[in-house]
Amino acid sequence: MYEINRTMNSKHKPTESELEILQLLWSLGPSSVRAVNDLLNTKREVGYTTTLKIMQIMAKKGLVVRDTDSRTHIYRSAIQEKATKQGLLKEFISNTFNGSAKNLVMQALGGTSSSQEELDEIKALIEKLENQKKKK
Amino acid sequence: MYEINRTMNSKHKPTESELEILQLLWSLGPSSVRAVNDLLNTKREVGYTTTLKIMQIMAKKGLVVRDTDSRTHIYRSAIQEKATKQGLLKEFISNTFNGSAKNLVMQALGGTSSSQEELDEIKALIEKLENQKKKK
DNA sequence: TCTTAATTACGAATTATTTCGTAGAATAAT
DNA sequence: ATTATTCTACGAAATAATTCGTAATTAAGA
Repeated sequence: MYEINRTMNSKHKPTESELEILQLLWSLGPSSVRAVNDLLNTKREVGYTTTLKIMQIMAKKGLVVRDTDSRTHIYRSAIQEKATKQGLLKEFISNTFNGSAKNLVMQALGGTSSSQEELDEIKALIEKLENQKKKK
Repeated sequence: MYEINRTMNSKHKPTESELEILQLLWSLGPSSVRAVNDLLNTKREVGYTTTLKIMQIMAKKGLVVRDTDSRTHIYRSAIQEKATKQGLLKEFISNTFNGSAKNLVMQALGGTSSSQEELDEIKALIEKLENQKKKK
């Protein structure tokens, strides 16, 4: 049996707890509530039924989909990691940095210490973007 | 008369509404509730007493400080724009990008369109960071 | 089999945030 | 001087998010 994906309009922005669970599902792949809860508990204490409840809510919202064939239901993310993060990022930039991605990037680079390798990756991306601009 | 700044431990992270108001105070400077509410209402509808209440709560939390000399109280931010944004950014990176500033930056650059001038600014900052590294 | 453990469903308490109405005081307008 | 407007204070409703307890069911273990 399969429970279907309801309307996943971008209307349903994940809450903090939901995002925490999504991150785990993205890295673990399809998982039981037990597996998610165990992993959560390596970071902070959360009751099993709390995690269960949140995942049930997420299913209703369409953030996850679950396989109910066996007694132990298996959940997986129903939304794309990259697109979701992009959406959250856009909102964050809008709320916190006046909509300016540049300001965010400057603050992020200035405020945290990145390795030379990371800086190189970023430089490479910038070059790529510049080349795209030229072509246009 | 002056109301004093209580403990502004970083314990009090501003909520979304509070951040919205802080942004206005940072750009307007010290302002009355009326001024803040008027500006808020150019974006979305908010009742006057709603804004008042939130600003009163912010004062209690120590996010703003107010001058109550005249009947119309004047509020100003009690926390630094840059440090506050840095804190929010750090938390966001931790929640959404696994703590990796690089991932955030890559996503921000890739997902939004920056002008050549903006890219130049970012490149300049990276260079500066690289020079600092060399000196060390 | 029979007892124990694990799981889902679900209601409800708790906590946080936002929103607004009303009262009372101060000021401004007529 | 009287009325109307503007402001603060404050309680409380509305909404959202989190947390947990309990009951019912299924599966596993003795």
